[in-house]
Amino acid sequence: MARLRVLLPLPLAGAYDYRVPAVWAEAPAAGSFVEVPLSGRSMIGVVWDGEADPDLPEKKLRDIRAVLDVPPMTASLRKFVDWVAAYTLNPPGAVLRMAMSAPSALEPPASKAGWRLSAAGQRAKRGEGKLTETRRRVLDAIEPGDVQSAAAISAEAGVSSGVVRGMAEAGLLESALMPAGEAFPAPDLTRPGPLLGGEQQVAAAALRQATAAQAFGVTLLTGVTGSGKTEVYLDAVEECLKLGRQALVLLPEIALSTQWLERFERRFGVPPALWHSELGSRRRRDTWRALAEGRIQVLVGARSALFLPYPDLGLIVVDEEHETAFKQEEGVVYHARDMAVVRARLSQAACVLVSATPSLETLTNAETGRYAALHLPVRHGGASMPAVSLIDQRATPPERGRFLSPPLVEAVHATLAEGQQAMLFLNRRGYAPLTLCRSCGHRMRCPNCSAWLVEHRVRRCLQCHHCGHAEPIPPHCPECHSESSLTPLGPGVERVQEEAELLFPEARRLVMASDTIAGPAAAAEAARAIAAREVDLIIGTQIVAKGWHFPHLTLVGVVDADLGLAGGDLRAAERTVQLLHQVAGRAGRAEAPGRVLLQSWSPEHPVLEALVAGDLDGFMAAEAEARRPGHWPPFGRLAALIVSAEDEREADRVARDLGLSGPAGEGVQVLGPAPAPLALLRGRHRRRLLLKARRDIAVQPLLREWLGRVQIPASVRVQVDVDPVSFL
DNA sequence: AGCACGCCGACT
DNA sequence: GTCGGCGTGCTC
Repeated sequence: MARLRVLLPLPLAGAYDYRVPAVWAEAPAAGSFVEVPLSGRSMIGVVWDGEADPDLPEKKLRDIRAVLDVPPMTASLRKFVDWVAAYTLNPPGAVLRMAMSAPSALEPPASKAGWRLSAAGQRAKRGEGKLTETRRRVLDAIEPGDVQSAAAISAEAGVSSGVVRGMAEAGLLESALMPAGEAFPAPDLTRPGPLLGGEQQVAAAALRQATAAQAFGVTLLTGVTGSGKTEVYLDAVEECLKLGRQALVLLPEIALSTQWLERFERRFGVPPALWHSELGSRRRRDTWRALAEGRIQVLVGARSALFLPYPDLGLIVVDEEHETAFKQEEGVVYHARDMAVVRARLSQAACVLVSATPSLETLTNAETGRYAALHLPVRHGGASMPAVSLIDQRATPPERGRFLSPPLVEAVHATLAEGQQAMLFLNRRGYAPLTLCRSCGHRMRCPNCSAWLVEHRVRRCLQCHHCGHAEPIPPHCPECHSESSLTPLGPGVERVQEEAELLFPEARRLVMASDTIAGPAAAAEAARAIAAREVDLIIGTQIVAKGWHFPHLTLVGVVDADLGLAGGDLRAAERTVQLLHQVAGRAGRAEAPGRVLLQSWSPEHPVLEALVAGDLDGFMAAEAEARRPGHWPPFGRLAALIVSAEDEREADRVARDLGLSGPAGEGVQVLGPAPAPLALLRGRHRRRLLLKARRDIAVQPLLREWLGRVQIPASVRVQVDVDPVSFL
């Protein structure tokens, strides 16, 4: 009796064994999607690799119910699922769930009613018998075997719907089910690409060659903002499609990428297939299915697109590879940039990591020769990089209760007077990050998290940016009941906008934050309005740093360049350099040169000095030397354990037990437990432990043994984060 | 993830 | 006396 392993999309320890029904001629192949019984219900799983357990008692085994009519999961995707599960210490079924993220796509294609030629209709089409002119036009419009809706037939033949109905009654057309699923138009590979500059040509040729090799390899493509990296890697996409393999481009924030999509469409004549979490269920299903069936050649997506069923993936591009948005922080915790490299290796594909400000991890891999490196040193079309200078707020402080210093105000005035656009950047949403009572010192804080409530004046509420808790702004202090004693402290973009309204009343202002630019439509409209010069002053949070092309923007003012440097985060400096450099890169992307002003209270900070000097390479080299001796990433490995429980004492107890039984030895160290920076999050008390190991030591076996040694009650969750990027 | 079993509060 | 809350455990 044949037994097979079937992996189910559930967080079970491993695959379950099922019996192939005796009447089946052959066992389904590995990768087949199958329907199996599980505790009284039906589930869809995938026939997995490996041998079934011969010792499992026969009476536990149940029969596979059916094999689904879907292309089987490829061996490379199965290996990828297993690899990610092992690396992140998650059950393989939890990872498989990400690869089956369009449940309805696995069901038989939903169909709707349409019409096709009957046998009589086919005879008539060949010219047998007499026909009216309109009926002939209908027969000319459909080929034998085609199934089309009545509306489509009448539109194509240019006849009324009555004609179609009449032909059906006459037996020339018969009803049939129409295959569902929209067509995904194929990119036009004959279009000439844009003219590339000398260095672009060299880089494009190298990427084409790497893609054409049809073998695994990683290339880092760097270049200043505006140097035309996108055009270069789109050449590699074209090469990949010409080979008949699929290409995947990962973007950190697909909802804000309308300008990128327009570029793609200019290049290939059609929009790419899209994949992201906000995709509707219909579109999701059609995309998954079309991809599995090889009807999609190029797809642009967020990190979850790594788990889609590409029949033969030949190229993965990770654009803005330094972005922390590639790190999935919930459920299966993984870094899409790193997993893209793995997926490429398992698919014999080329991988291209792209950034103007690459992460230290990637830079180090390029330096040691693990990755090839290509660099575009100049801005495309002769534009120059903006000049960056500092405003020492100790010397020229803003007025009391204000946040824009006189030199910055002056610069904005001058820019607006010249009819150019300016931008004020502050990486903080809302009006004020803290609300304080002037009489008793009470601070408004979130009831579920250890965080201050942020005032959102537009929405007239106090809001927690970690759990979504919101409450109206109280009329008096909840502690001492003083009337109107609550004072907003510190600036958010809304407050900068208020100040700008006073200072530059004539300027047309646009606030760009994740709550004002919510989706692709809003992003597209903002980009349009800015390009059409309907906006003079942009006030934005970090979303303005993301790949926009604002040709008329010549001044960027960073309201608080020190923000993000405080706190003990390993990557605080690296991230600040990247963010501010990206924001600076929005300025001066066309003829007019740009300039950037950084307001700071500590202008001697190395991060700010590096930005002024334009010496990111030097800064990153220094950062590397700071991390190397302590074996901090990328010169060592980290894994974080986040212990959380509703009951604080339970969280403490488990964290302490973990701390006492942690792995020890040469090159291995356990730090903690310590309260997590957000010690209370969504009503759960959190403690952190950090495992640090030398680079040549794999952390997974250590973690598995460690977690196996400690009794963890069900009320306590231990989240494992291998290669953490955030320390919250 | 579901769905069962199982042990303590407000209803007919 | 039951209906039902969701804690814990199992599913090949």
